[in-house]
Amino acid sequence: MLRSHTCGELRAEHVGEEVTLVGWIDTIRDHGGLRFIDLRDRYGRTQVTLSPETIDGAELTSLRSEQVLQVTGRIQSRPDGMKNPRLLTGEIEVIATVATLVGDCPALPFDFAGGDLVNEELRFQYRFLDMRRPEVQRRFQLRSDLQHQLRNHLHEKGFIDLETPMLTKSTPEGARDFLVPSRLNPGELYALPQSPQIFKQLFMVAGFDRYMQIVRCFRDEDLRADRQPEFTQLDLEMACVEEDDVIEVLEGLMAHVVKALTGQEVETPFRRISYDEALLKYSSDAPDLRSDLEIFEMSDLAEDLGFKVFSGAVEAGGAVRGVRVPGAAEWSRKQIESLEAIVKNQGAGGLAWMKRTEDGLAGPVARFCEGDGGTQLVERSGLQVGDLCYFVADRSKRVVINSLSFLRKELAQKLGHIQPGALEFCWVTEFPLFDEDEATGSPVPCHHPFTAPHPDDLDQLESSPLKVRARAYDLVLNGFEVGGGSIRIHQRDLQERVFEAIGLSPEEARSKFSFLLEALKYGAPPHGGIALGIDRLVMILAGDDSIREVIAFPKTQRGTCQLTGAPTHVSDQQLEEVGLRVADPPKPASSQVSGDETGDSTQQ
RNA sequence: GGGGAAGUAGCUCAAUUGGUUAGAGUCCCGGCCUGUCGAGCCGGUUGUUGCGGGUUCGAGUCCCGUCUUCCUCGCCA
Repeated sequence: MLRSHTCGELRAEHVGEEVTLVGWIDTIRDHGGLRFIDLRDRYGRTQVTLSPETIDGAELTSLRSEQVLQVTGRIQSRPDGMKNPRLLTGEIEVIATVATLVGDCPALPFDFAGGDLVNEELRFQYRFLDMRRPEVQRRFQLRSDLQHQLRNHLHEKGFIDLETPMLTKSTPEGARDFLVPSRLNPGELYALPQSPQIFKQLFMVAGFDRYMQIVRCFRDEDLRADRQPEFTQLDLEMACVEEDDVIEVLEGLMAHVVKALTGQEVETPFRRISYDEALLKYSSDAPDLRSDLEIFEMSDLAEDLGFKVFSGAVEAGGAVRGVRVPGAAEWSRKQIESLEAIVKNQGAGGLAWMKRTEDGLAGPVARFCEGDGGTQLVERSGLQVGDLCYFVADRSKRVVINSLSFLRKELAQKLGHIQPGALEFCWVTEFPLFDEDEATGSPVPCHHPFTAPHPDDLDQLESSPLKVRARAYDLVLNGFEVGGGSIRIHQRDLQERVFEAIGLSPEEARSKFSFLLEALKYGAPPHGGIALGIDRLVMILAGDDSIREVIAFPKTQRGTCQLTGAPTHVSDQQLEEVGLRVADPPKPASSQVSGDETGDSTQQ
């Protein structure tokens, strides 16, 4: 070993020992003759003292941050008053007798001490440097600990860890697939899995009645702060279960990992909220229960109020909804109206409001509240003296919901409802089995086509499919969907009915999912499961706003990797080997010319 | 595909209604300094203001285009 100890383990009890450390130079405090170096590694920081009395510093003239230094010396108790209580190793220092620069480093491309404030583009370009920072190391330690705890707990509960293919079959439903050409089968392509969904169902048929896997999934869709094209799921599936069984396992799992990682007790069972209630009260299918702000419906009052903006929206098939903000009547007009930008950003025309003071109602909406509608509005909103109400009206219900969702988030923040470290879990249940495809009007699976319909709604599967509820459940934490699952269909005939409802002919269904349909014939037990988004979970537990922070080498919003430059063009030979031709070959650099078929004059 | 924000020194930022030589902190380089821990003090270097065009006597600032990054709608079974 090139070191005897790490930079985080030396204490007063080691005084007198000779040790050798290897670490990065964190900071240097140069007093001319005497130099102090904080040597840093994954485990901590230790002060190394270079004194002319103990070491010949002639060869150590150009010490700089982030060089790798190997130091041998004796541990000494720091003189009184020189101890650093903020450092675990602050009682001692290493009096260096030998110091070797084992890894040089040029001036850094970004400010190491700048924290996460440094340009993300630059940090991810130099991610290997960025990840050296203690706050980044903590995130990945947390990530590792989480995965360890998840596996351990599930292992104890009898789950078996099984793997599924990465090169698999494209299924046109759901997200866009990432495709991989097959050299041995020219013109044919694999797809990377969007999830191991069907495979884990086959495990159930195979009798592995409790399966789990921490697995990478791929979806070729646009990116967001909480969405990357490749992401990690904790996937699990159980046979012979109903909703409550899966939910109970997950609640135990969450309580266990949160306790193990943060020491916090999580109260179980989690609240269950129906999809409809979530969308109305919290304006989101992933309610953030850290705030108790609630949205209320008032479309029915619009006509009575006589406010054209409201009634017009409702008549056009939209909605008017409001939210009461306790104690906000004292906000300045400017402050109140500053939030309008948030809803406008979601497509709303504006943000109406009304406040109630000792003198009565005031604000733009107040003058429409003199009649019966106004009385009802005040009653329904619960508007008290000192409160404010915001209203959003739009001809599109979706715009209203999206606007209020963002508004609620901002208000919760502004009112101080969002406490650091708070973890509020809930289940969202009773999802519809299908959504309506906006283009065609036909039903598309809300979750995926293997989700079991609610038994009470089975008779409506053909007659009014959009009314059928699913046996699906989402796990929500602090306003993020961190997991989603369902009880699956385990009878072949029901599976075929669902395929038919989404417009898949028996032939199509067979060509796409023959292996599943086949398996369901051969003794499939009832089963269900869930998948958790590991990246999102870690992000929330780490207190971050983006999953990029907890992914070692994330992609930019355009799906590129700042570090490697992926994706790239490949050689014609590589393409030929896999039997592919690029339809629109790369244009020569710095050429504005559109595809010029003569190809001769593209130089100019 | 749509909406929004940002891009000025290696880094983080500033620069009045368009105005003269684009500044500060930090990093870096040099000097001083034996008890610091964000060490201190003194001095110094650093710019195609993302790129291309335009308006103007004059553009970091205004206009058009474009690139990059971020947020977001759609999309994400």
